[in-house]
Amino acid sequence: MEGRPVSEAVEDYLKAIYRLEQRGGKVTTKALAVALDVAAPSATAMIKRLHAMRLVRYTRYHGVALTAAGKQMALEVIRHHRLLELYLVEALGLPWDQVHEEAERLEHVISEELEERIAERLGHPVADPHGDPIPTKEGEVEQPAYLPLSELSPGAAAIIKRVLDQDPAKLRYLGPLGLFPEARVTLLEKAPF
Amino acid sequence: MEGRPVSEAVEDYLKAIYRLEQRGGKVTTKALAVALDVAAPSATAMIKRLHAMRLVRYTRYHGVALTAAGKQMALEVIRHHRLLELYLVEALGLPWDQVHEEAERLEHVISEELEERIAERLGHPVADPHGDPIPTKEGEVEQPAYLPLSELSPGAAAIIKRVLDQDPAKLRYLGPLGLFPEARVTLLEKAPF
DNA sequence: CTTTGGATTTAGATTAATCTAAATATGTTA
DNA sequence: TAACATATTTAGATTAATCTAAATCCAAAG
Repeated sequence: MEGRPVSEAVEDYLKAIYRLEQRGGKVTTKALAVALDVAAPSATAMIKRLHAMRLVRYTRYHGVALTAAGKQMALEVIRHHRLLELYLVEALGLPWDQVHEEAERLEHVISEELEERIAERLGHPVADPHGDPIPTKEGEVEQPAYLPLSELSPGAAAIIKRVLDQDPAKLRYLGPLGLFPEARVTLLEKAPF
Repeated sequence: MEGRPVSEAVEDYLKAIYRLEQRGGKVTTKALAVALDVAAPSATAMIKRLHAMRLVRYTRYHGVALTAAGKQMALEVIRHHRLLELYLVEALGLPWDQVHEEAERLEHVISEELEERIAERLGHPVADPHGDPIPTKEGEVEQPAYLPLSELSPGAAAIIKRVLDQDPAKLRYLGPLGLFPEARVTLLEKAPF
């Protein structure tokens, strides 16, 4: 049951597969390659390595799916990522559009001990600064189904729960407009962006 | 004058060379190999890469020395390391015998922005939890010459300024004895360990 | 001045992760 | 059902970092 150490590249692939699985059907080689910004043959090669490590199920030409072990690892890294994002905002005052990038590197190197201290300091939070749920140490994530803002009818009031985009430029645009988690909004009219 | 990004291995070698330079004469391939726990030919290979990058001066069979650029990079990483050690102790309450290991990984991945926030939170400190001086952003380090405890005469009083060892087991032994930086001690008698 | 033991380098191989170019499979469309 | 466009895989190369075994250098001792 012990997960021996795994490279950062492997962790990044597992994370990407997890995300693609969340967003619907099968995870293709192409989708993975695009998500990670690598050439398709690189993705194929890594998929084979992941398969050899029993972290994904794989049938040639038909995409991949995380095994229980693979999912466990993906969630561990995502937990690191989201705890770090929140910590960097709360404890160190980094701007919310920068924490994703920073957490992207830190997530691979923090010890379980440090992870625990950070979670403690934050009071064992359930969501990061973008509203994304933080998996528990045991690998449980609540996946609440929120309504996209585009589904809201004009005049309706709502509380923003989640901002899916991670692009710093977009976040710097949304923040000052008051569009961040827990903010109360009322839809006046629809605009394209 | 811009230092394009460099691998973690390169940073580790630069750090080790810096340390060996501090402790006296020439830095040999063997000393480097021992310090980094790699085989001698690995050190030779890396030395050549560092030389090609103009980070060290090198003449075959006669050791290496950091160039100004190499020293700059070494100090940057050491600054990260020592700020992180202090931050982990002060802000997150990690035990002082564990912070070295943790900082060893984090030092390579924090941004300049995060480094700055950490330094700010700590009030721009000049020494880490072991009493080692923290280089400034500009690469200046004060290198005060302290007296080793072994030079102290029995009956003399002193303030501990620095604990050179990083081994967790030894630190766990010294801490409870009151042997840490800024502690006031009086030498009663000499014992071997 | 020669020998010799330890340090250093060269030679050659390995592994992870990537790439481009070429071959092959899949599935949709005519 | 045959052809085609696109996805996928194979083939082969590259780079960084490492290793072991073998060759070579150097400096110290006789």
